Amino acid sequence: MADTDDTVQERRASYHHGDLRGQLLTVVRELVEAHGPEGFSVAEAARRAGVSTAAPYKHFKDRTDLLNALVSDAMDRLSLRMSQERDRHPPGSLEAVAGIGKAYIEFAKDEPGIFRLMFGLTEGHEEDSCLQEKGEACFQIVVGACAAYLGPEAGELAAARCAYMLWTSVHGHAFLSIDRKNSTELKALEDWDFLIAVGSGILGNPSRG
Amino acid sequence: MADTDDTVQERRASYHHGDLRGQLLTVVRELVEAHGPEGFSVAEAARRAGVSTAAPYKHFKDRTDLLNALVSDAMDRLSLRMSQERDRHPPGSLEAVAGIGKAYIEFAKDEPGIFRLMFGLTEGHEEDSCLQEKGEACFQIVVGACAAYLGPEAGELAAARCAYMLWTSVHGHAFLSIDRKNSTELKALEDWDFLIAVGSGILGNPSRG
DNA sequence: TTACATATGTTATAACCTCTAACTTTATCA
DNA sequence: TGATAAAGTTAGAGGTTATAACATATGTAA
Repeated sequence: MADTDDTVQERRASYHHGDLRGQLLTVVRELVEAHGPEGFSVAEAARRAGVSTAAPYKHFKDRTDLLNALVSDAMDRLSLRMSQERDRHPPGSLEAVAGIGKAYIEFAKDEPGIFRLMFGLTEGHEEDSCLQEKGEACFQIVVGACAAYLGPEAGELAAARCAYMLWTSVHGHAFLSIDRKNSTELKALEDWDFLIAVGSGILGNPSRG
Repeated sequence: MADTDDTVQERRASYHHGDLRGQLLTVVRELVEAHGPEGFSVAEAARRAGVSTAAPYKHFKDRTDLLNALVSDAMDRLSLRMSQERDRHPPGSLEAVAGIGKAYIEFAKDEPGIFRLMFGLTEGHEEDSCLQEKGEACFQIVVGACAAYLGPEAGELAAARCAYMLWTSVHGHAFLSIDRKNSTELKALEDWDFLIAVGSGILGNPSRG
């Protein structure tokens, strides 16, 4: 009965933790979702993991380093979900493109705290080239789907431009959704309708601009 | 020669400051732009304004209250710029709509720190209904321009839906621009081209979805 | 004009945070 | 087995938010 606590605490008969790094990431993820990207402290994460407040610094250079590790992990999960949702539809279909957006939006809604961390704040992200690369990899998934939809005759640039417009659109929608800044009268516009509307709007006019 | 300091410091012959609230907002604005939304402290702002670290709390309930005041001010400036840019084009034109987006994007680029504060973090924004209202007012500018472009026969809902899609698109573009997460190969896609492409894509197909 | 109330400063301090230093325990492996 | 490195610990410096108690200026009312 001493294990119904908030988080893991008891499992520590030995001096060494076993997987403190992993558990810190888990705990921080919970904290970020519970209290937002700001309402989180390394000290509290350590406490929840059942170690001293200095212990995390054996595994992460500093607070930012810890958050970057969290974001890196999240990027992997996001790109996985994007690919999976794409593959649930016929290759080259509009639905495949929209599916990618659906995965993106669902991720944002499932883990708004992390999502904000990934794209909202950028302190320390800039210099971490690993994160830049992972973000780019996500984007390339969209480019690929656009290219497949438009066909080889459309050209690479057109695919990239369409992908960019779709990305910004979906990114904006995701952000505004979790910020609850989307106007009340727009509740009627469901995610999938949004995605199809934007997708056909943009992909239907690939050569404009 | 004692006045070439970072910020204002000397102008204080009297015990009272004169306009500490105003100067704090100015100083914080500088700090947010210089060090990002996180790299800012009430204490440092006070120091730069030449007062004790407790003084700001006579004017702002807490740190969040100060930031909210900053955001509120920024919302006003943003909506002013949006209206102004709209009015540089014929009423009901596609350019008028795109102009609003241009103002939005330029604001984001001019003041990325504040912009992130307005739309990136939301700690404490939720409960401040004043901010919600100002955000809604900005959105209504877009709705109005869309309605003017589409004409009265399109209906209110269509205008709102188009406005929402444009907003998300532009919002996403602005965010990705300042995050430098927009792929290198997309530098060719200039802001105005982006706006016109998205605008014609969406407004050209208002009834879809 | 004086006197009080209020607004706006001040110093001091509690409680918290990040991060480092120096020490201790455990694991690994030659 | 014994040295070395990895992963914990406590202690503490220095920074932060925010409050309490005190000080000074400002304005209004008698």
